[in-house]
Amino acid sequence: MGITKTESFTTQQNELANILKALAHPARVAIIDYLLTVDECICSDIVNELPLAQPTVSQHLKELKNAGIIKGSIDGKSICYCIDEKKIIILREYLDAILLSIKQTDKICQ
Amino acid sequence: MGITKTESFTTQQNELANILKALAHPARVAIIDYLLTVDECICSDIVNELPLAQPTVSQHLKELKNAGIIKGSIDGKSICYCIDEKKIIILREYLDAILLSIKQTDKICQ
DNA sequence: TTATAATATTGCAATATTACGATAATAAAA
DNA sequence: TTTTATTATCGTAATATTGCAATATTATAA
Repeated sequence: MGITKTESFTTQQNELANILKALAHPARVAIIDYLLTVDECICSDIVNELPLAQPTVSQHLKELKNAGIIKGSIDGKSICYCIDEKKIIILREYLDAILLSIKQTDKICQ
Repeated sequence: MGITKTESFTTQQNELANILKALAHPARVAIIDYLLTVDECICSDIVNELPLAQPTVSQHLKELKNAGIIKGSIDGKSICYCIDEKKIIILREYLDAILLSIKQTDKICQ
């Protein structure tokens, strides 16, 4: 019926999928990339940087924030966003576990 | 208009988003998890393992395969799927780069 | 050849995502 | 208070995703 069967999967599987989904858009990858290039916790010249309208950028930022990948703090009339590494670490640990598990079993499939 | 502006982003950003998108569903995370628990390159008792209909599982497998995250080889009348680590490694390297970059600049934003 | 088993594809309904114009909300500056 | 700058929200159109029944395909087995 088009609705993800969230209840059929484990909490961990859903959490990982949420983190992955938040990052799974080129605009959001671009936002992360941009946040890494600026020395200071820059606000939204992200809008100037990306070829997207302000509401679109705002929506992408909201999704990243909801997923806990970035955090924002109010700074005068602008908002200072930066990456929150916790979820990135969770994701990296998952990938590490996958790679370790593959190494150990060393499948020959194909 | 609802269509992702792929051409507005770099090849790398789009590639990363594609890998992330392929993994960004609890059913597909569950498939990966299952593939890791079976010693051999198991085929599709994935259908028996997951609470999803066979066509749905088949579609998820197709997406994982298209993204290069799993590979499948024909084995009689069944198909043997297993994880292809290349894309996982690309993803981990990206996360490493993010974490390294955060460490270096050490932002105070918050 | 005719089952049978394992996967894939098609078609469709339900829902989610993406993008943006218009507009609202918030807060400093004049 | 009025302006201005920054960000968020609403509404909506276009498109994508999810899930499955029905059916097709493929390949072994009988």
